[in-house]
Amino acid sequence: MQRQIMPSNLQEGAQAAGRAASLGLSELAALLKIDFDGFGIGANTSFTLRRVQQGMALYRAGDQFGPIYAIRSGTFKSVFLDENGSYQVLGFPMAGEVLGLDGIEAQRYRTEAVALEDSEVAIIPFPRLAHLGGRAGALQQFVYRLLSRQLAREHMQMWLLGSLGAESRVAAFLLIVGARYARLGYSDTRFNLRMTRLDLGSFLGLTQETVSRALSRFHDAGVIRVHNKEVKIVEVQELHQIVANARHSG
Amino acid sequence: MQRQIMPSNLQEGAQAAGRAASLGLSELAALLKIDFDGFGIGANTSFTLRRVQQGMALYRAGDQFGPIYAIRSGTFKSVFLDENGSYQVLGFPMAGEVLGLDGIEAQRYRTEAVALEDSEVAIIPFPRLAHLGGRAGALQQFVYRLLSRQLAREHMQMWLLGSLGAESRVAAFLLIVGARYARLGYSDTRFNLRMTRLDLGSFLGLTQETVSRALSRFHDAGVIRVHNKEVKIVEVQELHQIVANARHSG
DNA sequence: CGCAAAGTTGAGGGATATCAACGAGTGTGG
DNA sequence: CCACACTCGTTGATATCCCTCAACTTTGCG
Repeated sequence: MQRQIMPSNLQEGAQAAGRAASLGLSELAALLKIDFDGFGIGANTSFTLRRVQQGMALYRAGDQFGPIYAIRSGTFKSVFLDENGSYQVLGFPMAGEVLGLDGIEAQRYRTEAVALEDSEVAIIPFPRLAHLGGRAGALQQFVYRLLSRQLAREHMQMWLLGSLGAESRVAAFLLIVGARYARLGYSDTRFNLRMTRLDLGSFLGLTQETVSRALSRFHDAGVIRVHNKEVKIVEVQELHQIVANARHSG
Repeated sequence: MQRQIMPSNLQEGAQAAGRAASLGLSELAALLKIDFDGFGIGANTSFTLRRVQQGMALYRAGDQFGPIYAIRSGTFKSVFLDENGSYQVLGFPMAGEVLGLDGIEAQRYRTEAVALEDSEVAIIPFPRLAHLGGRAGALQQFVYRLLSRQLAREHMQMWLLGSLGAESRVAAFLLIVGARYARLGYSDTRFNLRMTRLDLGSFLGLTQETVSRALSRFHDAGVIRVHNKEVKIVEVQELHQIVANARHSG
């Protein structure tokens, strides 16, 4: 039985009276180790600091997207939570790194960030920042989404590599490819794997032999039909079942 | 037996004289499935198309960063190449996805994109686009770098999960954590692992027992000293050696 | 046709998950 | 201060998964 982490009440952060709990733009740039050629607009911008106690979540999966956070001190863990309750740690961000970027695209955080020790973050009001460009802003937003979307994709991929067994990986891959073809208006059950088994193995963290065997077994079990790169999914439900039979930490 | 779609020999593409080989902004937005609230500036912007033959690389690891590419049709593989010659497929981008985003931060592409079939991409002149914001542009650049940097980090992580054995993963993790502490001005050989073995296992795609055993073995071999979360690296070189003894596709 | 690359299949063993028991550390309440 | 419960970490025995090596077949291409 998993216990929920207590919601941080955050009163104490506010009570650090005299000390300005904020950070200038140039300090932020230094923290993130990004040099700032043309300062221009935001040189006098400052960012509010927020304390996060050990074990507290900065944001949770599914929360409405708001700011992004630059870690000033401390350590976090970034966790991807599937709706089925699967759990995958994506990283352990530390001072100088940024949290919350994966939320841009869907306007919801897709992961959860939990402090592993008492920590401090600078709040970067991303939505406001992204609109600064005025008319060009829409274009900028465009690119932000592309980047954020890419991040989300790679999180899925890490989950696949981190918590599934060989057959589950292959099954998940087939379903994912089908979904991608569907988005493009093609069949999601009959398509062509354009890559070699070797490349597929590299992608899935398996050898080509293991990939081949998994496909053969699915074929023999009647779940799919496969001939070379041509694949037809016969029992979608069965594939989902195979994915659900994950190895560990499902 | 299903026949591959014939490779268009592309003569006809080039010779389609009157047809402009370019794409408008709204078409691009539709392709990428991003809606575009405020059009403003770029409504009349258009993007040049480029054909890529099967087996050809759109860009290579180490190339000077230039444009990013939106895939109009076809399939690619995105490959991470380590200087040691290690090879890790990061994904198989298809129509509607974007290539080259990981090059923003370092101003060099860190991966290689190879066409798996004859394909067509729209060239998005990212550097020009990023500067559009004028004075706000510097701030935008800032955020682009954050996102791109995050992508690069996750690529490393996928390489780690995809091509290393259990002990190599743990060894690589220790070296990475050391390097991160070093960037912050702390010792890179003596530090505190703030996460539990379970979280570390989830991150590395291993069970907590396997993580524990790997650490114990390093300890017994005199490579590190470990007591609970406290770690001291004794033989850095030895750890590098263990990482080099990867499992497959090293 | 002949060669090279890709894919399949089998045998065998090593690496890692699983199951189980125990020890150590930590916080809580009596 | 101690008993207790709980989480975390370690270690061992065993089972299983998947990698390795090898032979062979199929496909693609000049």
